[in-house]
Amino acid sequence: MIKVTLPDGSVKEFESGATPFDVANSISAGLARNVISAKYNNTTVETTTPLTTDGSLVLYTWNDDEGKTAFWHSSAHILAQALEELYPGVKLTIGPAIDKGFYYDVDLGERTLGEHDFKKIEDKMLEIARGKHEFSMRSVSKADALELYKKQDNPYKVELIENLEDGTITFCDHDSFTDLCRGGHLPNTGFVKAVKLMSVAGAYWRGDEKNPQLTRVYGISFPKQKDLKEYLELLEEAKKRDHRKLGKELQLFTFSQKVGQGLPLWLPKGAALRERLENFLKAAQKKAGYEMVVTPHIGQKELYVTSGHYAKYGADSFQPITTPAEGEEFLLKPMNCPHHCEIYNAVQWSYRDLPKRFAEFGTVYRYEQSGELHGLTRVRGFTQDDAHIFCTPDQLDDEFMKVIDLVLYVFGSLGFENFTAQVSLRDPDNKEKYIGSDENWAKAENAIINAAKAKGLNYVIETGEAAFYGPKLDFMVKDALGRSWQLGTIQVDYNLPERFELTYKGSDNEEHRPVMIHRAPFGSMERFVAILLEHTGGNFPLWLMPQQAIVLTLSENYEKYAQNVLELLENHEIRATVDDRGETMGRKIREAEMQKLPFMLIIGEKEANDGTVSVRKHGGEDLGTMTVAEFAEVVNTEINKTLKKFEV
RNA sequence: GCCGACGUAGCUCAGGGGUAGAGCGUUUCCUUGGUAAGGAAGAGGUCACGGGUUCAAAUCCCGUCGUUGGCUCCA
Repeated sequence: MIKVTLPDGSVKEFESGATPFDVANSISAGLARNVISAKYNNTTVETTTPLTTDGSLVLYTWNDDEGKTAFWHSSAHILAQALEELYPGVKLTIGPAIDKGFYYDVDLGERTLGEHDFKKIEDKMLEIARGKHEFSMRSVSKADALELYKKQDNPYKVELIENLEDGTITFCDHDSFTDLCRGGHLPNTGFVKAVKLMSVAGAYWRGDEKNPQLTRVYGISFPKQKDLKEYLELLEEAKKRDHRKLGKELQLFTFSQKVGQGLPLWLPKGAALRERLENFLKAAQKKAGYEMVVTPHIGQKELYVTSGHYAKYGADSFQPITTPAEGEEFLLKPMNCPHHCEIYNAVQWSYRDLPKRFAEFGTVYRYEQSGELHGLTRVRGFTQDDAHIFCTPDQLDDEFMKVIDLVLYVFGSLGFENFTAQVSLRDPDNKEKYIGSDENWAKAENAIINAAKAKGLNYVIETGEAAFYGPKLDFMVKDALGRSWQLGTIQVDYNLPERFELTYKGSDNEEHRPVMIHRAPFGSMERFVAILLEHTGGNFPLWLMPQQAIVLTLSENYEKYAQNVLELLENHEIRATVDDRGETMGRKIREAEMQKLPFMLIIGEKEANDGTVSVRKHGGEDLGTMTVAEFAEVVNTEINKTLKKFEV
């Protein structure tokens, strides 16, 4: 008999050799039907793996991430089988589960694969799934494993196996298909009821561009047809909210081939939106003791040699601009911090002056590879809501927490309610990748963790994700569709103060090194606007809307009254325009709806006589008739719901 | 940068070796209106760009540029 401990702490006894499935069955028939995978003593096992020792068991269903992983990993096997059957001679490589689905990388030889082939492959997969073939693991010797794949002339699997230790190698079989596999599968293929191939892309073997290029087929699968339908609907919704589409429709920004790829052009409405965001942050920063600075768009190459950026990124950046006569070299600035360091250096500081907080909406230029450009989220020229805080080591904890406050204020005002923090530390086994002393790293890492704790942030620690010059705290927000985005970032830096020989005079009358904090709550204006667009679907918070209301006249008889109303609105600082074209009310409303204008103020004979407006909200809600002053109250109430004052 | 897909009117897209298409928008005229498209007429295209094949290319082929899904990278 063995003792199996379940997650709730209860212990059950089973015959040795009982499987996780048996355990599930002893709990309930429903669980037995739905159990997908399991972990025994923290090791992934199949639901059919006999348990022979005491241990603790966790059972997973589709509702667990681990269950989904097993589900999708198993689906990758089915995909591989389908590809093998449809395209004899394909060489299989790897096929893992990913965040949303799975992929399989195959070497198709001379063949190509396109979306028109998907239907055929999906049908084949479903046919295999319907066969309810059991997945079963078996151990093989290294020699046998190698022989199999050598016979198939598959250098990829051979390479994988050569890196494995004899005795640990397992194959997974289902139906007529066999694959090298570590394990973690569904009980049988029949669990997969819906399959959709999403895309096909090139991918290098082991992610190295020197290696042969493979064909990667992406897919997703579900236990119910309905789940697939919902997933596709979510994708549709995401498409509707795509910032590139909305940016065009709402006339916020554009790109021009002539200007150059990755270089966004802000149209008047987009520029107004962006300016409003900037002013919002400027006001909060002013309260928090920041001072604005301004620096040029280029800097001498020497500046970046000093900062260390040239050595690290110079070759992969826009190349230097040279002067015609002297041959001096200048770089488009990829960062604002070197400039800000020199601003710090312009004056001699006492510890009494610190912290200094220099802020700038600084436009920077980075050479992003052409394939990496994407709408406003990946561009070659963008504006960071940058600031650098220079403080004494003693002030670091406190300053860091103040920055967190500011970031949380920004998120709150813009409707990002779901977010987590990621603390990125250096990889202690790989210290040569980073610059700076152990002591400084320890101090900086502790400061970040302490601040995250003190502020009650929901955070995860990622080792090895730090910047080369210091650890950081990144904020990941979840948008309305549940997608995660990295937004604001706060980074501690002991390196640049060293390189730029920044100093302040301490109370001991000695020169000391300040610590630097880099921070950008938005990240960049471009990326932030893109994310905000997708989060809100273009229905920005009222305070941010480029235009908050439109006055719609029922006929030209009310043009004059419309102008009066507009003037009153302006007195109440409500951003509005008048639509007094000779169009029908139906059309005017439709167009205003499509422009996502929050309020429509309709005026006709009745309103003109009473000195009122009839208020329709975006989406159709009728708020009835009221005076402009009453309407201004409605607007202010709504704004105050989201836009609070920043309290220091 | 690499692999795949795409590039036709301002926008969304259909078509496809033999005179360039639709809807929306735009312009003009009519309509003076009550909560998501009033009616009519007109204008608008070197079918991304450059080569090639062909009697004939927007269509087929090659290249370039751009967009896009991935890969790689991301101070």
